[in-house]
Amino acid sequence: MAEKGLKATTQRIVIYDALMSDCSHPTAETIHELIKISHPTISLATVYKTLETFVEYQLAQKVSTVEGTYRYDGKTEEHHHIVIDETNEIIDFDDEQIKALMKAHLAQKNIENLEITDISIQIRGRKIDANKTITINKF
Amino acid sequence: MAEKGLKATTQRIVIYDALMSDCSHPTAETIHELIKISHPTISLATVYKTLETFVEYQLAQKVSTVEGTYRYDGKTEEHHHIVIDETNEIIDFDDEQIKALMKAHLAQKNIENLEITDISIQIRGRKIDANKTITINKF
DNA sequence: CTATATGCAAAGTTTTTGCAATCAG
DNA sequence: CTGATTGCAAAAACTTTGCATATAG
Repeated sequence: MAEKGLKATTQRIVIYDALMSDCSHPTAETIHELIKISHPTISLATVYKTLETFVEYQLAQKVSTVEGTYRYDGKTEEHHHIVIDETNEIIDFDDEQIKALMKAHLAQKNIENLEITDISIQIRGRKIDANKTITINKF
Repeated sequence: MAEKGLKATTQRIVIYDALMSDCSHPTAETIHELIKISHPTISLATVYKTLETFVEYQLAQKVSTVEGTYRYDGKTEEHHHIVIDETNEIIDFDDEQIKALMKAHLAQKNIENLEITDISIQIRGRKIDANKTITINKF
């Protein structure tokens, strides 16, 4: 579990589980709400601290959106995000090819003095049918 | 100037000019600092309100980064951002081809129920030589 | 045991709001 | 004139911190 040199405290396990099972890229506040039912004594400060610890130890990622709050993502594998315009809902978008495609494209651009560490794609869009979910079909 | 149905107040003009002449994607606070010298009476609240108005009227864009604050961008044309790891400095990256490239790629993915409204690429990286600037050479 | 992590409450930041006064059209 | 905009100060929202207590290894 959290054996990356991190003490496996109840709080960390609970927060980790909550983060992993919530695909909606929750905020610290949201996670606190989620776990409050089963663990009412875990403080919001601990949630903040713990999430930052996870980011530091690469157990989670911080996602930035054009809202005012930090969001966290339990997926550490390479993936991108689709953000829905009206709701700011975030949907994961796995695509291993994008990065290579972009790197190849950028290589042609000769950008001087920059070593690229990460490329991320944010797709914004709206649901055509607001009631249906968005499905990404691999093939 | 701000003839999009917006009253051209001194405050708006000053804030607009500050935003356009600052390529560093300033925060509201930064803009307030910038204009304080010449217009000490413009309040921070007005800067916040005005920038939001600009976004609403598409005279500016909000940029999201993994910092805690909003940043604004005076460029409304299509462009992408390079964020420098250590400093969170933001550099504009014009590239008209990326969007088409991505759209073509995404079209193959048949994503159901999504109408894409915007695609933006964020490149993270570090400066190879911290003292030199990053240059993007077109050819 | 001991160093690390937690909980609390307090403080720090950043952003928004209500409202009277002001100003552009 | 009149409705939109501003400035102020107060509030809200979000995040961090210090320190005493608790706990995993």
